[in-house]
Amino acid sequence: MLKETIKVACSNCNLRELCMPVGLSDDELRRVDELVTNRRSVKRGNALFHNGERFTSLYSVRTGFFKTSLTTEDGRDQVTGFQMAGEIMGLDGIGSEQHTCDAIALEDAEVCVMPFNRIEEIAREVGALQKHVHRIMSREIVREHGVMLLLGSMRAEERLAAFLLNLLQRLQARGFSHSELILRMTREEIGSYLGMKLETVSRTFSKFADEGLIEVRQRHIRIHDAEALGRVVNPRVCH
Amino acid sequence: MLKETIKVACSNCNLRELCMPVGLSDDELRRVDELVTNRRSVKRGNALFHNGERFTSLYSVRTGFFKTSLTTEDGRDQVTGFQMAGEIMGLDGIGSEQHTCDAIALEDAEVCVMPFNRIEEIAREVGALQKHVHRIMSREIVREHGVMLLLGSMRAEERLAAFLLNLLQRLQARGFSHSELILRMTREEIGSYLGMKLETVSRTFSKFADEGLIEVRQRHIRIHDAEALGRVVNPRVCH
DNA sequence: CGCCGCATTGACGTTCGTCAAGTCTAGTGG
DNA sequence: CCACTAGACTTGACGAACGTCAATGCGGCG
Repeated sequence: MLKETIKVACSNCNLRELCMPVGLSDDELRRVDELVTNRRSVKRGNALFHNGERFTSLYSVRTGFFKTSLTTEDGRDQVTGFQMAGEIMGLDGIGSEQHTCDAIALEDAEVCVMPFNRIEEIAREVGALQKHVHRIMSREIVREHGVMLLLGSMRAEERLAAFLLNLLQRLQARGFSHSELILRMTREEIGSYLGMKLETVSRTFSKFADEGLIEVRQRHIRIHDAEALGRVVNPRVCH
Repeated sequence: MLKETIKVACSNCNLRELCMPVGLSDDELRRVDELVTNRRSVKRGNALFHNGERFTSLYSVRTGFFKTSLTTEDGRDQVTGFQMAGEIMGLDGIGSEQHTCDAIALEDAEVCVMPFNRIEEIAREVGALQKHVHRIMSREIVREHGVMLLLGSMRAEERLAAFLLNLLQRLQARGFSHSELILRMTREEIGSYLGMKLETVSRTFSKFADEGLIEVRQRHIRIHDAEALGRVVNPRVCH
């Protein structure tokens, strides 16, 4: 819950391409720099925000890794996403002025705090920012359509393969390895996201390992055959 | 594909509370009236837009009923939502300037066409519209979180009960009966949305009917015990 | 070094998908 | 107006996929 008050500038942030619009004039850039009021660190296991809390800001992940999840009154639990550097959290809170999920740090993390009324104010002046906000929200909708497809029509192996390839691709875009990754979440959290039980997640990892597609050592995953994983997701490629 | 060019005014549309911001000044109202350029009719079975088509506009349902669905290259199919009067379609297209799903009319329908560049333009001047656009997109994200919860953690009966109650509630908000509804979609489409096969949908309907919760005659559904349906979704209520 | 949470694996049961047969209904054309 | 048809729906029998329960292994952290 500690709030650090470091003055920050998006204009020379190395994550800029990930969370900011591109092609701004100097003047616009100066305006957009006012977006981030401060940063905030969140220790592993702690919440950036909770379901029900008043919504004030969007957050951009600077370092670390988050999950967002819903918990219903009757104890059901659903992970709705995993967020890494440059990704935005809090969009769900805009509609009702309350957060509707929990955002939990899966490792020590730091986020940029962007008060939403300030975003709206600047977006009214800087068209590129307005477009950017719309784009981010729309893409979140499209991402969730993809998750619905996954949950609604894929079998366990397909789900896990799609999940691994998606993670890999996002890590790759951030300059990490094409073939290796470290899972920041438990089997149970993966299972919750993918609509399967942790045992099924574990078994499916083992199956992929037996088939030589990947190598699993706890949370350390090495991808040996991404192509074949792709074929697991989308079997059509048999010609 | 016929485009009717009726000049329309949101300011005296009876669906206004559903798709427009409230509390506008006369001047703002005049600006917002320019949002809808025209209306368009879509015959049952036809598409309002297709996946891959260039995105230009958002659409608000005036009459009729739609489904939106994804189709993957390998023939998988996922219904991502059903839309009725006052609900907005096309949000998924903003991010990539292309539609990413198909919108199909399930009965003869009419929509209001709102060119998105015009929305953005007016939103820069009318704060209430800007907020409204944000709210609509955020709520769509929250809705999809709910679907993820449903697909990820509920069993067939729970899914169908939740689906019926959700439909009922939306119809109720539009002045229809508390206890009766006509499904505009097939069992297969319901199944696709809920991640189950049409036979399971049918069986589950029959089960609810056997238990006296509902009465099913083809697509005509009468709800006898909405409370009990609620308890199917959320069994915790056993005290 | 020991403990605890996480992960793996096996045996078994349930839920739901698959396949198939048969019914109902709305729409069409004679 | 009625017979016919195609598509939608229902129902049953069976099997596969995945969940459940339980035992055990492993590694990281204090």
